[in-house]
Amino acid sequence: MRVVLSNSSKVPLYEQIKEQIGAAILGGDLGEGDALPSVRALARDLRISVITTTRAYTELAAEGFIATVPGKGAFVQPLDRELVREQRVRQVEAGLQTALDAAGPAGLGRDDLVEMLDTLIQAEQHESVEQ
Amino acid sequence: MRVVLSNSSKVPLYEQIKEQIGAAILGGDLGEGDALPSVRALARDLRISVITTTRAYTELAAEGFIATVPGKGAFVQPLDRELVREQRVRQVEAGLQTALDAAGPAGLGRDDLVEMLDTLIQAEQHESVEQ
DNA sequence: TCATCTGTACATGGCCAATATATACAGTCA
DNA sequence: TGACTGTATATATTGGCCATGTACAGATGA
Repeated sequence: MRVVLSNSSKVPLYEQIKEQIGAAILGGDLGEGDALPSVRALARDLRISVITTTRAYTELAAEGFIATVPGKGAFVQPLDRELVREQRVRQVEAGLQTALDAAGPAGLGRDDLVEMLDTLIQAEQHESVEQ
Repeated sequence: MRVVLSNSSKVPLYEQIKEQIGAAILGGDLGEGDALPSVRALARDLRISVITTTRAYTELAAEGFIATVPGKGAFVQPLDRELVREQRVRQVEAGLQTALDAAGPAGLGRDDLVEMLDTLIQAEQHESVEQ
């Protein structure tokens, strides 16, 4: 488990940590019960404050990815894929609802929305190819 | 054309002005060619700075609702319903993009999104029946 | 022409949420 | 007991957004 931070990035440090550890868990590099580096060790390694690593761990714990145990450490939780999916699904729903709210006044119907969605998907794929 | 501001509202002053004038135009209370109060007159009336009224007018102009003419005043533009639609479409796109961004990590594909969309549409219709 | 109206450009100050921090406290375990 | 663990506290810094005053330039009618 190796975390790399970019200071030039506009993404907050604690967010970068969350993303990388979260990805490692989702990707299977970290499995249930695995111990994460302690907040202090990670802070020392990355040359940042303990509070920042703590924040990352706290939020990961709140999202169910890890469990923190005072005096012992932080450990990967059994990956509840259903829970993870639920959280993402809410974000998706929120976005779709926003689109839907704006669609009415714009005179756009269900089929128009689907069409736009397909267009956006294609644009996204095209973009990833460009890079 | 009467603008009323609420200081207790968390909505910015310039935004409140935009909303009310925009609504008046869309609602037909203001028609093509009608003169709006000058930025100074409106500022005096509302006891706020010229800069704030200017900001409201500038953004309304950028969105095609009005035209500002140095030395003359601000005037309602012919309501280009196509343009209005364009703007709504952008909001729709933004919502869809948000949903799309969240969909990837959630393991949701194109078909899943369409399905969710249909569900939301049904929920919406059901809601309107209830009311 | 000149007084007075019009919109516009500029730099600045206040506010607030988000980010990152140091340090002291409390639990675990060899 | 010593050396590790996570946690709670108050605080500093930053950056974006809102609102502002003032000086400038164009238009218009007496």
